[in-house]
Amino acid sequence: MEIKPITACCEPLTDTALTAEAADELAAAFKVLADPARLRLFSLIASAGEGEACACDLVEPLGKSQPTVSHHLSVLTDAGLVTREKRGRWAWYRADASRLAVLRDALGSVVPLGER
Amino acid sequence: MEIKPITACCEPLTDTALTAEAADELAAAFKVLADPARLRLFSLIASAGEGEACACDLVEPLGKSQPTVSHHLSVLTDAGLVTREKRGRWAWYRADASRLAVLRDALGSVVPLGER
DNA sequence: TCAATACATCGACGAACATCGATGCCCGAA
DNA sequence: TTCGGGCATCGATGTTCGTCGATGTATTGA
Repeated sequence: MEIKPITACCEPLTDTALTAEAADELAAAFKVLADPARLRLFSLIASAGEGEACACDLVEPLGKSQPTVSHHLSVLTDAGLVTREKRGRWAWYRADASRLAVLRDALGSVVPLGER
Repeated sequence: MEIKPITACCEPLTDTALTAEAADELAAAFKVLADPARLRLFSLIASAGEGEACACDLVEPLGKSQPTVSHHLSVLTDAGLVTREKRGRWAWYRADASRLAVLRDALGSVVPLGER
């Protein structure tokens, strides 16, 4: 699938027109989040106690097969949204909220209350 | 394509685990942004002078065919990210930044500087 | 009434992707 | 060393979706 790590690539959407290259990069980042299974996986990992979650505890709550869960975890890892650490037989995942901040910034600065 | 308007659907990703339904809705919202052509269109409209842009001025800078541009504008409109107003022969589009704010909120609250 | 322009819709094609069974690899226990 | 469990990878399949030529629908000007 060839996935690049999410990195700051552009000004906020509402400020200036995106270049073709910046749009490609930003779209690829949003594509990682554009799947219900990946969103649930990320939220499960991010909200887990101890700050980390075992892959073995993610298959059942997702209701998908083990290969499918593993695939989505790889996508999240390649994007840098989570990090993988193998300990013994198990794989432990941690969320990296700073990657989300990059996307937050791309969505624009704070919107005045009057416009919301 | 059946696209629903973007609406607030869930707590920030990093706070609690998403339900299957909330994940479906949020993923659908991100899917709208997960395309380079739509990102460029939105940024072109949002950063246009007068706060609005004519569809006739969006085809050439995008480098895509007129049907393709029209298709993407429809997706953005269905999602509520832009609004369409037909005046004479022309269609004028305005960006609605408040829909972006919904997604910003879903990406979590402010991240402490130490974690960025 | 006719021609031209702006834009949406239709139909079709190809590429990207989510999904899962089967399989391979690695580690720990016996 | 062997066995079993956890997890990644492979290969195949069905679906979704971006793209564009052709066509339809308004609206304007002559």
